[in-house]
Amino acid sequence: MNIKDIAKLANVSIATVSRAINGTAYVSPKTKEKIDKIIKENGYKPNLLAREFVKSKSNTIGVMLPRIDLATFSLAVEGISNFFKDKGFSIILINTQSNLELEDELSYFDFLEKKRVAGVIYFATELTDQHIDVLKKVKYPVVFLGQSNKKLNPPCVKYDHFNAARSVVKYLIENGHKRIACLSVKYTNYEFAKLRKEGYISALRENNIEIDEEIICDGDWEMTSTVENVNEIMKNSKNKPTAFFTVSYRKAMATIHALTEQGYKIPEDFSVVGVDECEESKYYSPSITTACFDNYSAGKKAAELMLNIIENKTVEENEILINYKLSIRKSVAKI
Amino acid sequence: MNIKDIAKLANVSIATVSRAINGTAYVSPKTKEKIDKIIKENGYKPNLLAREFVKSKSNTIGVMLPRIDLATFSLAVEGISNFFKDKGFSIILINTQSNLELEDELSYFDFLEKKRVAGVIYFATELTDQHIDVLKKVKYPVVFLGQSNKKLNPPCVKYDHFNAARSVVKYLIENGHKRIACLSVKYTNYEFAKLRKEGYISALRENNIEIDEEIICDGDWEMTSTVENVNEIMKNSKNKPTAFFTVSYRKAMATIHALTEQGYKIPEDFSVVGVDECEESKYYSPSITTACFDNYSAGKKAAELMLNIIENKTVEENEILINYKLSIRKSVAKI
DNA sequence: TTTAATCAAGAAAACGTTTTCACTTTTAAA
DNA sequence: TTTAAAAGTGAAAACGTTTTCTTGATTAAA
Repeated sequence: MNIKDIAKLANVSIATVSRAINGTAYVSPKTKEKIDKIIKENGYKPNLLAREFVKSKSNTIGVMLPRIDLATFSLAVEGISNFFKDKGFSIILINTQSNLELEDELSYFDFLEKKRVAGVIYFATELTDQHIDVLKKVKYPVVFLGQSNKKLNPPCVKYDHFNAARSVVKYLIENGHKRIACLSVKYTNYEFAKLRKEGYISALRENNIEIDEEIICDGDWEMTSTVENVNEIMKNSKNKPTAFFTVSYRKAMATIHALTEQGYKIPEDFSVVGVDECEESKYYSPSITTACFDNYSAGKKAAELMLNIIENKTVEENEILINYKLSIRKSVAKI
Repeated sequence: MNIKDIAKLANVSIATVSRAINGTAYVSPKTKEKIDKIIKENGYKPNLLAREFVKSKSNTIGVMLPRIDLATFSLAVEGISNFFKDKGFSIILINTQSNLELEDELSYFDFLEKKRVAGVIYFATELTDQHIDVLKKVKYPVVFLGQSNKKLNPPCVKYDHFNAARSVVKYLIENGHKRIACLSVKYTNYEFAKLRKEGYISALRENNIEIDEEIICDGDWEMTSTVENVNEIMKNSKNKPTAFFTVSYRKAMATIHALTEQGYKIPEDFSVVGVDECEESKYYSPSITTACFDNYSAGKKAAELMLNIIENKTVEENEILINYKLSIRKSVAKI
């Protein structure tokens, strides 16, 4: 059952059927009605593959991210997909799984081009020069989510990592803490972690607090290793911290977990804060004080930006900054 | 730049170029080499839209679920997308957002048919008769994930909700608990919750423990309301529970949170268990004892099943059961 | 009225592939 | 050597739409 069959049944040309379906040109009400009826009766479903082919665009948005099973990413995807829901776009999900070979990740950009996607929302993590080369040549618009890139200067939605971290560390300081450990991450291409750590350092500097490598640990993103990192700091530091700043919500949880396992009470014995959050960090015990981002609306804004670009609207602002919000909860005590 | 241009440059017919690209028929090594070179030099990218159109199939798998921002779903998607990664399929994500009007959800099935997807992995939640009518008529294979359906008897990957719940409640009983509250969910079409609650009831019955509605609450899935539910039980029940069984990992967290807020210590004052888990429940304080499922491999198995069906291999087992694993952690105390 | 604009509809081209059919050349078997 | 099979290639059809170019009919303006 295709458009030809419908045309035959309705005694009109396929052009008319097409126009009736798409409303792209004048079709008399009578004819339209007749066609609609026949379409309904026969359960005709236009072949989107054919339509996309002839129009040479797929009304598909590629969403590329390292993995979907972390709240930061899945919330953003939720925002993206909800935005596009009633706009006639569908989203194709590309899970690059950060640990993949570089070449593999790059080949996805090719793949998406072959698919003639309308655009790609890219949750970049480690951007190499090769990435940049490929991204320069790509035929579809790319909206960066999470971080920007100076060489590329792409349209992007980025987070105010620096000030988020700075503010939550300042909050610790306001509560009397001077000895603040830092659980960060060793990947320096990862703007996420780098800027957050810089925020921590800045807050200490502003308050004339010594930066002590003894209580700073650059690990990885995982909770298991974070637990180990915390234990090491607790074991090895001569001068123990009174508070822990962590670079992510998962690290914050792992830190509280590690300390609780050792028999400490949070926040009575140690204060712990993080950056970013997930729903679970609100319902942790204790609930976790954090400088958080609205990942859902970050995704939504990236989607909006994408649509504006696709539709060639003048894009007033090419770069959208997501502000942090300091969520004061119960993992910090005055000292 | 299309296949015609390449053919011209290589002085061969487009048919030969096509065959060289796809390896679908004999092409002399010499010609192939020449064509490959020209393709590379000109950065030619075959138009997948055209290819999919002419073959009338899209090598796309639809993944339909209520929302992506819950670990249960996002882990499954991770499993699905990792499985298909090197199989030449891409996945299109449909977020039905459970609260959507029914009609909207059903229209997605239509949409996916128009898109000529190779198949759909469907994380069903509330299956109405209308759903079943639509699913009967659909032109692509559907693999159910999470729950099956008796009227449809589709290929599916389902969880052993009943025994998971039963075993974790039995574990409470073995630890001396007799007065066990139940935090469940009121949606009876939702096999997830219904079977888990039945597991709870069965465990109590087997041990001749009275089922007391006073400490059973059918709420919704949200953490906020769960906190309220716990508070109500604590306030209204004459005979207080010593332990809480909850129907999900989020409810377990919310329960511990609520009780801790009231000044109780877990597990010293109350024991709490759940069904299913996310990474965070391992690193909660205390870490949460639960009967959990491997959602990642559930997704992967659904994807495998899908591929088997698509490739018309004989499918030995149409129905795959995901077993629970009792993860004993620290949220339960002997009494 | 005449004229121009608008409405309505059809014929046919175009989109970029894959695939069928046909044909020639090469290779292997008899 | 003859014959059959396999290797290698091209021409052209096919896929199901949208869209361009027509043409004719109707309506509105002059």
